[in-house]
Amino acid sequence: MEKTCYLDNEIIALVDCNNFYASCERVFNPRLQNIPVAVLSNNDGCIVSRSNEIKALGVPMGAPGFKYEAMIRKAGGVLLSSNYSLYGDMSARVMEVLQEFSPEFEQYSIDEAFMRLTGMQIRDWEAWAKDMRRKVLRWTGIPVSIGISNSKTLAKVANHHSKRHAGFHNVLAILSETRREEALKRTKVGDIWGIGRQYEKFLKQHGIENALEFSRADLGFIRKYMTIVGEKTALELRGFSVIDLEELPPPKKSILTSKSFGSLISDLNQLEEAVCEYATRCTEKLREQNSLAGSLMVFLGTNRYRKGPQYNNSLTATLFPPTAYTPQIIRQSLELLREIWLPGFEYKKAGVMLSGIIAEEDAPLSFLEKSYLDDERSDLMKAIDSLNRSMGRDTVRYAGSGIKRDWEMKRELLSPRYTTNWKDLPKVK
DNA sequence: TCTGGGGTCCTAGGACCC
DNA sequence: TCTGGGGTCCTAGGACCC
Repeated sequence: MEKTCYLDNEIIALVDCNNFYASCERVFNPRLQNIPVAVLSNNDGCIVSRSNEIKALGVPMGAPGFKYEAMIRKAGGVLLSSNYSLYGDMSARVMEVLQEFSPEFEQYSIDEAFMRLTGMQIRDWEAWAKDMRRKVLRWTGIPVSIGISNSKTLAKVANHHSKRHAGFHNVLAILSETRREEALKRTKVGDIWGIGRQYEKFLKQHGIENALEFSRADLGFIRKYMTIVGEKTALELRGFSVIDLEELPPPKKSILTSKSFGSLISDLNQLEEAVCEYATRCTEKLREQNSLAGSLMVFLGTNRYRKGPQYNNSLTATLFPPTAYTPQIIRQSLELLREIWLPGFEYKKAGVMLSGIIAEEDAPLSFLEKSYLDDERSDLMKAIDSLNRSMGRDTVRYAGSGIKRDWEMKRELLSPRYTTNWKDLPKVK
């Protein structure tokens, strides 16, 4: 008889979609079943999602696509450009199904969710999770893995092991002391959620190789070298739930839009188009969360992977009073760009970041300058947002973002937008 | 030729004030 | 002119996540 884990009474699940982007592509194109499928990042750059067949070929996560393209095609596999509108839509469907199983729910990323199960009257958690897995698969076509334990970090550990041993069938509960120790012993310290490359190296130098050793290490030592964040991780591995579920996503404190260009750009006019576009997107995201920005940063850089002269620079401006008015943010972004732009360099990337973000209702009262919220500017923005929402993005757009758009990213291997564009709906014959 | 984008949190150190 | 402690606010940088 196994002793129950008595340290804490929380029960938390982590559900994670297997090879999410590759799985989404397969839902709509059955020919992709059982062959190697890799999905590329923006500009068809890195491999960001790999089917199991791709993993079996030894292709690492984040590898540049061009290095493995020939090998993947030779093995009968395919590479695809990323299709974020499709993945966003599939994600929403998966999350909807999951929420029927527990109202205490946190969507953690596009393909992961934590669920608080504490207090539910379930005798066999693994049977319960297998049922949930079957339903998600049947209703969305997406396979998931489920880890259940007493803290978020332990649920991550359970999830990690659930997909690494065929016998678990993508479901594992760690709810007893013996299982916890066994699982932690088999978890490399670098595979713990919250421990990245730097801390992995540091811990190994101190003789800590696996998660069990880390969980038993002196908390004062951990705190001294890994801050309170590391200490929380250790406590979570001991079975205490100290990282809460965040059911309502907090408003973002900074909003960034940046992209590499499809080709190298030297011309200031083209850079202005791109920056205008990024400023527009940033400000849209800002209004979506009903916030105003108090500062603005623009940055610009050359291709760090190429030989030759490199130049990177950024510049910040204050927005006072804080605003969410796109024309103003575009104008100031362009001013910053013109200040940092130097002729003679071939640029690969630019970006716009909004920070100093506050909620609309916290806007400072200003007697000198009329607030954006109090005049027709905010009405104009609302009207444009509403048109773009109902008629499609870019129904109304700003002339500054250009018509030719040579800077746009490359997506040469794009699948059709099955769920988001009427023209691309699959036809039933 | 071709190497992603978008976030969070914590800490140290400087500026400034009393 | 010199000395010191303590508090707050801001920013840059480093770590992490997917």
